[in-house]
Amino acid sequence: VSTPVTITTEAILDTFGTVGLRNTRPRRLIAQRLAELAARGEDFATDDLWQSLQQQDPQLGRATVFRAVDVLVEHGVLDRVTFADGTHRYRVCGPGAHHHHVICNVCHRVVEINMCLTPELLAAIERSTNFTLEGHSVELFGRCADCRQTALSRPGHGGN
Amino acid sequence: VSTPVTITTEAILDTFGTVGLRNTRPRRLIAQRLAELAARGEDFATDDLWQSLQQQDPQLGRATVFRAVDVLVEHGVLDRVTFADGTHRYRVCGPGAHHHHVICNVCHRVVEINMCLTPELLAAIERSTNFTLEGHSVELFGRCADCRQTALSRPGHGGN
DNA sequence: TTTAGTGCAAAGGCTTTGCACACCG
DNA sequence: CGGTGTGCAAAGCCTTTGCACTAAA
Repeated sequence: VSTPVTITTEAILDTFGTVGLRNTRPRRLIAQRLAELAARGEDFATDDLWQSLQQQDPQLGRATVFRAVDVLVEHGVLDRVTFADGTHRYRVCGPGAHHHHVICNVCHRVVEINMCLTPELLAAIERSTNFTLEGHSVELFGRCADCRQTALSRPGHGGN
Repeated sequence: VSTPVTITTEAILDTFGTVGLRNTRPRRLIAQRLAELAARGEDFATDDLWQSLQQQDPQLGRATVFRAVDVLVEHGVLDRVTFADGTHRYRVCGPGAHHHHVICNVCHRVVEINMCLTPELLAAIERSTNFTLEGHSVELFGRCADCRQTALSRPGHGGN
């Protein structure tokens, strides 16, 4: 459950092609299903994805799905979203743009945001740590409007 | 390998006490080892911690170590650090203060930084997403001074 | 004495691997 | 055809669970 993303089956297949991977039946099935999940804004665990695809083609191998997901994460089609409890799921991510996630601790809804660390802050961090920064991830945890009522809690890693 | 943190064995044991947990031999062993790791700035995988402690006391159960680590993470003595490849390790974290991590993609060195998202930014995110934020994690990936030379690369989740 | 804590070994979830066969280009 | 891609089933890794026993308070 999260923000919908528009992407076509073909765009995903193209990604495979661009990387030099063949256009095969399993990859077509996967691309198609991912496009659907993207439209509905749903995230998924790789194994779940496999299980659901298997109903469509009982032959489909689990490893094939894991391998495809890896490729797509590697090439920015999918995001790995890590929840406050340390578990992770994947979601089709918005077009190219760099973004981060706001995650509901109760219902696990994921919302993409474009806000980001400022270049100045990053530069300051590079200076003070003597690192060359290559990337970063920011996950914000909280409660979505729908889950605001709910009582239990257990925030993520940070305080603030 | 990371920034050293000063904490005593006793302080860790106190944490157990404060939470209403007993002062037992296994917990003493664990606390002592963690204080050492903290001083040396080393992070660890729970299972590794168990293996090393087991040499000291072959009786020590794996589950005991996992349970202790959970408690300490829960109470802010340990941080779970997630690397760019999705794996995670733990480290003793600095005193109380909210902080984030800069992680070397090559050698996995971890440096704590105090810089953080600004309250204004957080407020803006709450407004735009209609979430109530409860916490967040920020991991910055890059290359430390020592690893700057090295050629290979594969940044984390974000671009920027 | 009472109940939390522990060790053990088994089970669990998720993911990867190895290999013979299938099939894309 | 040639080599990538695949299905399958087994193994791996890390972690949790269940339970009888041990030891704190």
